[in-house]
Amino acid sequence: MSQHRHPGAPGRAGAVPALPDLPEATVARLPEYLRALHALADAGDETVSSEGLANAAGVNSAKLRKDLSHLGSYGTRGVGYDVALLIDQIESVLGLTQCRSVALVGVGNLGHALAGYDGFASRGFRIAALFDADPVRIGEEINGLLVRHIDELPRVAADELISIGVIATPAPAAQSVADQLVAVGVTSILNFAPCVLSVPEGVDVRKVDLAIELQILSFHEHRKASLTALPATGGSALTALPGGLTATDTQEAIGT
Amino acid sequence: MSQHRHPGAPGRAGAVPALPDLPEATVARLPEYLRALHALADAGDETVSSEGLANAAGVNSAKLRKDLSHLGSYGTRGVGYDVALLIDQIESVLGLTQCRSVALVGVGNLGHALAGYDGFASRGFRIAALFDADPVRIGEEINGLLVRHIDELPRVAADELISIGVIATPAPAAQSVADQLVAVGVTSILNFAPCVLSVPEGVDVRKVDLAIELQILSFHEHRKASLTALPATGGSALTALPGGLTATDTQEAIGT
DNA sequence: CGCGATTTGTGCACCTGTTCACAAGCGCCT
DNA sequence: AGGCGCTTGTGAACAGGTGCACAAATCGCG
Repeated sequence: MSQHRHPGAPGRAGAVPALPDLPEATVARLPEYLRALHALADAGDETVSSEGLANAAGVNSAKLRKDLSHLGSYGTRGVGYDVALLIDQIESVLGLTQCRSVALVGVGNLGHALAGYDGFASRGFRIAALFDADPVRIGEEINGLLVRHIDELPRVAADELISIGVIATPAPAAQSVADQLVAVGVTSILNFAPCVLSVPEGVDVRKVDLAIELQILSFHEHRKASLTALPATGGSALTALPGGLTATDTQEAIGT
Repeated sequence: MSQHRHPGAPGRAGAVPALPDLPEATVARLPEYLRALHALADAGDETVSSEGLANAAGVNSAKLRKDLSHLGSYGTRGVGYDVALLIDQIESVLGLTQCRSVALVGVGNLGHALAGYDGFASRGFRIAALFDADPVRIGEEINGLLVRHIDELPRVAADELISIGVIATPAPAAQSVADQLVAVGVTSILNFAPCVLSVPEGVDVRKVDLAIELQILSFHEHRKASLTALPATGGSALTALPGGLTATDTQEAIGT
């Protein structure tokens, strides 16, 4: 295509690289590249080839190059990508240059673990506040953070800008919590409750459902089991036996 | 198409419905349908239209119909789908008719929460064993389950068939754990560690990375902020005012 | 018994994303 | 300086998934 950087693009200041609306699939992979790049930087590498980075991130090298090309990235032919520069680029595109505040609602089993998860802080996210509806949990302190009642959400949100809301409540409470988050201006929600949230346009919801992941794996187990069962019993027409075990193609299914 | 149920399909016992290798995207949605169906069943509904089920599952009705048609499902034109029958069909396809055993490795922050998560049991998964490498944690009992040392994995695996391995260790330990799981015959892994696992062909890996989800949301926040900033002020970049809320089109991005 | 309302199943066109293959660009070595 | 090997960036074919729109099928009712 040809939408690179319109030389006279409609007046944007030089700093911000003009968000050329990346493909969603690319956006989903950028964090993985970022993680791999940090690992390379820690190892002392200054440049990396698309092949090398692709391996570290678990993707195809052509895909990686296309992804990076989408954000107008600057690699050097014959050499590769500058690790530090690429880290800056990706962090800038992902909006990680500022530390984003997260409000976590629901301090039950899972929420408790999330509150204590250090992977958030290390990636530039700060848990700004914890909420719950259960009076028993109010006042509890987790990882140096006080658990507040959900009704205090508006007051806390007024104090500091909340970038992202995380819902870790039981399913029946999730929709109500989502509504309250939206009401105080949150436009990005990460939902761990096993239910569908309905939110107004302009609000992004990502869902993580642990049981669903297991069920998808269960399907593949089931399929593999019946595939290996058939050739044994001397099956006929269908399923031309692919030789041995290395049969099918579904190797590493990272993803979704 | 026409791959419905080959009447004289190769000698499989009548029970198993012959796995017509569904599209991966369909498989990923089936658990969501299943959850919605259970909710409907609990509410006493006996039939449901594609429109109704699609709403409950948060998808397009045409997509839902196509998904269900892939598994040769029996709806009734003019009426809808039989809820109970559909539940059976989907559970059968997903291989949920048998209770699957899960081995959970890594009883840290997150692993502890997973061990106590009741959403697994309620969907037909049984946590069969807990493992860790930290001597301090060995012997601890969580939710009625003993934490064993990872070296005991082979012995436990010999005792009972493990369908799925869940890795909730720190990243540096994950690859080694994956290798050990594969060594005892596990062919499906759910990985919570923020790293890429390399596994032999035939082993399925699904990855859940909480920080990545936040980073994807961060991107959308960033994009929304710069979009609302541009029309409003001609001026400098960051710190958007909320201004118009109903902005863009990326509504519900249930993802991946 | 036949008709109309309703809902499924699906052919088809579109679109997003993936992969291949190769030209263009860069640095290094001679 | 010039050529050579390496790596990026990308055009183009391909694959997979989505959504529309409609024919086919079924039920209920007059």
